[in-house]
Amino acid sequence: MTDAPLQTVTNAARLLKAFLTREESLGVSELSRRLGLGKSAVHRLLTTLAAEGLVEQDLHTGGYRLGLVVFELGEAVRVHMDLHAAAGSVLAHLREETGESTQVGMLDGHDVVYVDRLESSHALRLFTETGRRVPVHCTSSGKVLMAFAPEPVRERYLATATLARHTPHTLTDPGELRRALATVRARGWADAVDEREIGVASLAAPIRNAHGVVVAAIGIGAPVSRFRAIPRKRLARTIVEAGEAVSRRLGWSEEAPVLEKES
Amino acid sequence: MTDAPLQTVTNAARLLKAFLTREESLGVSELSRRLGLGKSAVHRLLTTLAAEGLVEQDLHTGGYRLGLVVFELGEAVRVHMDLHAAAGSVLAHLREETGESTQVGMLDGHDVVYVDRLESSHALRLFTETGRRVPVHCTSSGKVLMAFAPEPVRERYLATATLARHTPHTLTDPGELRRALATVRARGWADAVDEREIGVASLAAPIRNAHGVVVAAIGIGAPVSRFRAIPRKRLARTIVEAGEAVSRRLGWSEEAPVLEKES
DNA sequence: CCAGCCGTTCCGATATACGGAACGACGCTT
DNA sequence: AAGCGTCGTTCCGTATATCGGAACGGCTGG
Repeated sequence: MTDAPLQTVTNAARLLKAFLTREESLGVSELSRRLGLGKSAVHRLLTTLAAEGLVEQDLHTGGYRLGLVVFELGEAVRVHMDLHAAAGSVLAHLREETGESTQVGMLDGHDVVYVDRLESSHALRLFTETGRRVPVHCTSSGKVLMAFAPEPVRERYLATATLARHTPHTLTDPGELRRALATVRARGWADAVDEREIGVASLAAPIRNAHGVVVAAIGIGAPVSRFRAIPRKRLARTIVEAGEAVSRRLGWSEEAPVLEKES
Repeated sequence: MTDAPLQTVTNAARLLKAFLTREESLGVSELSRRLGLGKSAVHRLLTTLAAEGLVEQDLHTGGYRLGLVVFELGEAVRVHMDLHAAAGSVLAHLREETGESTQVGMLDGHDVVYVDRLESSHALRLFTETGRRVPVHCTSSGKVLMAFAPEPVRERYLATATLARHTPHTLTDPGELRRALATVRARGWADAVDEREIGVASLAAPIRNAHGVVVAAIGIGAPVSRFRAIPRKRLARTIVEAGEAVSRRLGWSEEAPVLEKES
């Protein structure tokens, strides 16, 4: 890590990430501008990646897009998320019980990545998408994941993250967020109302692996209007139980928790 | 393309592909051996990719595994497969009608990649997985995709592919396969019985995009025992119709086919 | 307690990847 | 119709980034 990273590989990685904007296809010149690299460099990167199947060229427009190998790799990751198997039926049950969109998210840096979801059957519903990335500090899943993260990770996050204000209700002060996370840790669940987007509410609880470590969060998202109609305590209980159900499937037994030293 | 590919990026790509074996995590030394690179080079590749989130280190074992960013990228690819949206309900309908496992596959080089699937409800069923790769020459989906591929692609495939024998029924002679593909092209569907694995049968039909180009194949897979019980012609008709249904959703209108010149 | 493996770090020689400029093709405007 | 802008692609020389080999400390199992 003290080593200087490989420049070319870093460029290739950033190039791939440029496609996370979900644009259909990107051209050489466009990428050259976004990455601040010469056109020839980008072109060489693209042809190299194309030879490996990571990108492919649109024969009509000349632009490039992500290749099937990337899709394959993504599926390979999904397989190792035992979550995908463990959470499936629990998500369905939770959606049935609450009628709202349900998601499972994992922590990655300063963001939450949704790795599984089921949408509400209501016409007015939260639109989520697997593979989507949302901030930690203004989502219930994010708060859960950060609340139960190892202390050094949490402190490092609080020290370095930019707590962007999305609404007047967003927590933007590190100290305030630290206290909120302590509350989450104590009561075992988190909520977020109007914090990321006005009119959107969510509630989440932790999922633990066989070692008792919190590896993901399960939660629901709903319009604030419907959210208010449900007794908060009761809803929280439902979701915490859903999280425990998934945890049990991952091999965690509540009775004999494995003590983790936070070094 | 006449350019020499970027060595480091090629190495990085091959490194990522090493994880396609679906092993939980791989170590530096192991990868060094498989890729034929120095340990230090592999280590630098890994730390670089880790900094970008494409891989992550297992803190317990020290090994590395694919990171969440790869999952994100994979999901970004899925979005642009309009197939995923177009084929969903058709797949469900097809499974309901036939009771068997159904899949949608796309061509990538000498392989077929399954991008969508629904499993049979029978206890004895074909196990498929999205992101899986199977050979072209011994699968019904593969034959469909290659039969309708542009002629130069097909001829290049027949000239360069190694038609590995999986069973006594596998077509391993290029000339024989060429004739089989001509038949597929003429009648509009393909089957494969005992060709990849004894006891497994499949039948597939093409899916066309708005330009009339065959971009994917839809099909079913079943144990030969059940397969025999269904009248072949009738089953083929069902699947061809399913393919046409997906094609229509992709914007293809049968009445006004766009003529493609095969340069 | 030692032997062998692991992941990590350092270093010097050389191959390599970068930016800049030029090319042919395409599409839009004038 | 002609011209201008942009596209993706190719070529080239130089600066430097990348590779393999060797050495290190930690861990595990014999």
